[in-house]
Amino acid sequence: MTTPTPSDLRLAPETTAIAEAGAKTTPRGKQVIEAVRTAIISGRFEPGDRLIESALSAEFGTSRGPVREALRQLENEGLVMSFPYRGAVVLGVSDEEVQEVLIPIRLTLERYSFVRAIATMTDDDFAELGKQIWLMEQAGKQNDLIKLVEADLGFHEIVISASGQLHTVQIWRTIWPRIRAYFYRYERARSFEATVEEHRVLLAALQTRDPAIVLAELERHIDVPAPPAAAKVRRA
Amino acid sequence: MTTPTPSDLRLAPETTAIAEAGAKTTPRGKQVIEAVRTAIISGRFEPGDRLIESALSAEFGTSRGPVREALRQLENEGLVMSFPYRGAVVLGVSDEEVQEVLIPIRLTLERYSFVRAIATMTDDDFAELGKQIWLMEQAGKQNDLIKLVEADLGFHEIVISASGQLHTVQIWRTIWPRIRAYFYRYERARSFEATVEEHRVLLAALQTRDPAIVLAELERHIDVPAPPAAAKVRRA
DNA sequence: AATCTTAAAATGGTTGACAATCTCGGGCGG
DNA sequence: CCGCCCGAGATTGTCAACCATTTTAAGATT
Repeated sequence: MTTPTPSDLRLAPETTAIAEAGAKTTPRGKQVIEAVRTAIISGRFEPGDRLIESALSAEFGTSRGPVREALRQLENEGLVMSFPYRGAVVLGVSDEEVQEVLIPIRLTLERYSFVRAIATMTDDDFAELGKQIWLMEQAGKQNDLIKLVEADLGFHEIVISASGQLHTVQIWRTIWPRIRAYFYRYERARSFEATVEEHRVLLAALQTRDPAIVLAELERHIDVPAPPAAAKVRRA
Repeated sequence: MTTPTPSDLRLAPETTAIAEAGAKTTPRGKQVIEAVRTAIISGRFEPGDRLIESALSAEFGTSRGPVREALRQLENEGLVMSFPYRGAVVLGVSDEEVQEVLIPIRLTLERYSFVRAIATMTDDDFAELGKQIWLMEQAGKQNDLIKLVEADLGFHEIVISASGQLHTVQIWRTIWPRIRAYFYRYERARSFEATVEEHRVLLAALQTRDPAIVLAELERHIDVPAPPAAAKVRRA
């Protein structure tokens, strides 16, 4: 009876707003997750740092409850690891694991959902993609890497969400934070304009609604050349 | 300073014990997760069922805290989906999504970790794999599908854990419950002995420590023919 | 019959208190 | 001097009772 209605498939849009602002209507817990996540990804918390519940709850002005939930969530996003009665520590991601595991998984997810999305995307959805591209352009003008990555991932999340594939979206949500952290590290090396242009092409491909074209552009987009061979592990 | 020591990489073995017994030493929360998870996978809770915190906490004799954590965890395993102030409902997985998304991801994970594991696995690890095979044989004799699947996934988790690749293990842990549910549905159709034999071959391949051989056997093992074409969506 | 109101049901979050467990450093014996 | 044991302190895990917020469904009204 109480089945999730189709409209629920278009999951909550909370993921879009990445800024620290946080709508006052969203549960506090979510805000804590966001805050800690950005703190980790932005490097304020470094791999190896311990995350103490009481310290975090004091910092964010909540009780330990929401903090515990946030830590568990971040554990599922691979940003921290926790041990019973020993607490949580911040994790790093090795370039190798991102390239060999996370990116291939991302490709699997997107291949599947882009094709599915073709059938269901409305002009409104396309407009939403256009908005992300515009945001990328703005980011380019301001040389703001954070905003660029944000809009980049936003673009992809829109399509993945539009596919209406529950588990695909769910898995995407557990891996994008790590990809985001990786982008912050290396997207720097690429030209902003190149990133924007690739998404323009991607959007155009989607509008053709031709699976072959979409897949071709998608693979070209994601299979970017390996980052500057340097940088080794950077494990916690 | 407080870096996770290498020994921690061999993550907690809790995942192995799937029975309802539950060591008295593990935090209650974990037991709740296990209990609800098995309830869902075994079909006691069906897709669309609502999971009420108070009901669950009453059933398991805990407070709402651990139950909330369990629900969040299960949400990250794609078994449940929850909406703010509206609660959690049990999800189903479509065969299509398992075959097109989850299994390919699994393949990515295992390809990567099996190769890495080759270098680090000890004779002791191999023995542990042998144990799982023995358990599969037992399951075969008793015609116990549950035990078979349990040992099957146990086998793979051992190798993935042995690879010491943090994120690979983490992602594996978020997808195996869904794969497990899928196996319950279709492994039925396969011969128990075939499953056991495949793992014997896999173990032998690992013992050669030759990446090419291991990869070949792995792909053969995982890329099983699509299940009986029947059975459509089965979404919640 | 459709809409508005209202009360019940659940979740989200708080507080304060304990129990269980780990960590670390000091003292003890070898 | 070194290693081991032990207890104190720190931190996590859990509980219980409570209130705010929101959804949901049943009535009541028009």
